[in-house]
Amino acid sequence: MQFSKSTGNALHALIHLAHSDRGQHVGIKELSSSLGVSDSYLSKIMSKLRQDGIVRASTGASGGYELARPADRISFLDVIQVIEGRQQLYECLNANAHHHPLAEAAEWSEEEESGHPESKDCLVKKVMNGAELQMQSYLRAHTIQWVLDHASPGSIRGGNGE
Amino acid sequence: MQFSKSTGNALHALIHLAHSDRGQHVGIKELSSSLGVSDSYLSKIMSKLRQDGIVRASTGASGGYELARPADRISFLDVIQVIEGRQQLYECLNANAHHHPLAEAAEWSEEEESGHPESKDCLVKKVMNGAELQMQSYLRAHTIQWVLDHASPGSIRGGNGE
DNA sequence: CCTTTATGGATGTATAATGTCCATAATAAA
DNA sequence: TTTATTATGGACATTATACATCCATAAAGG
Ligand code: SF4
Ligand code: SF4
Repeated sequence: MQFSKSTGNALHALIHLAHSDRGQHVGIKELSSSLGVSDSYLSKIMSKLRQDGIVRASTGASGGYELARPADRISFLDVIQVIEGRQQLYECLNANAHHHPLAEAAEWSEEEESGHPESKDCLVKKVMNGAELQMQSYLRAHTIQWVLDHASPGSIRGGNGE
Repeated sequence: MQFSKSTGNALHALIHLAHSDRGQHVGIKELSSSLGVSDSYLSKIMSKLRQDGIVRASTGASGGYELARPADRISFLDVIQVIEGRQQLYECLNANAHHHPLAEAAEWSEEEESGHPESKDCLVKKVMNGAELQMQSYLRAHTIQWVLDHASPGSIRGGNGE
């Protein structure tokens, strides 16, 4: 289980965009050469980011990409979910639903009896999903802007001084 | 990015083992039929768990598997790391190391100058690894025994009453 | 000795990740 | 309007993992 390389590239591309963010459009070639990947590959990633409203794209001469909203409202979680998808990290197959009786929580059959007990009370799921939520809350709290804010001042070349 | 099914099966198998844990050995056939998977498949998983010291195995008649240590000292994290491996969730390729200058932390070149700045100060890594640590600390805090403790009492059939 | 049981190598299949190519459409600039 | 520029999305090829099975072997108990 690992994050895909595409996720890393998406993050790096967005940091680059946020960097030169004064309403300017950045072309795919500048982005891809900056990241050291091919433009055909990166364009797929950018296209996904556009479909999910993270960036805007414009065609034609002097076109390119820009952030669709301020960098402090683009969290790492947003980006990761676009690339990795939104399924849960842990999903049990129904084929697996020969589950241990032990896996059901203590308070049971008193409150609900119409649904699958699996989906709400399973303790295995509770732990695995709880772990995922921990990670997500951390990722939600860190934005693209956070990276810019904590970066070495010497590295910030553009600023706003033309 | 998802946990593999093998991870889920490993967890379920261990819960089953912990369930009938009075020093008895549980055969692969009982385990696999309980989980609804083939024995040849599950045996690979059990073998990994044995190599990492999570379970013990004994061959021969009336052989099988047992937990190698009490269930309260087998955390979800232990199990996951055996099956998924111990690499970090996020790793940047060196090919990618055309990294943004922005990605390096503010306090820099004052304390260290001998290593790759990437490996210690990169802010992208800091966020991604921080997120992983959040998840891991949660998984480390939840053990197989925790599941047994919080399960419905009615579901616990064996107990110790023969 | 013979049955039971786990082990690990070899192998095959399915699915997902990665990466490229090209035809097309949209747009700005000349 | 024409042309150069740029993103788009489908099709495709290529790995890399995950999933799954089979079989020969070894170890242990009866
Ligand atoms: S015990 Fe929980 S995780 Fe396992 S199959 Fe049942 S519902 Fe899914
Ligand atoms: S900026 Fe950080 S994550 Fe990106 S390539 Fe450099 S070290 Fe790796």
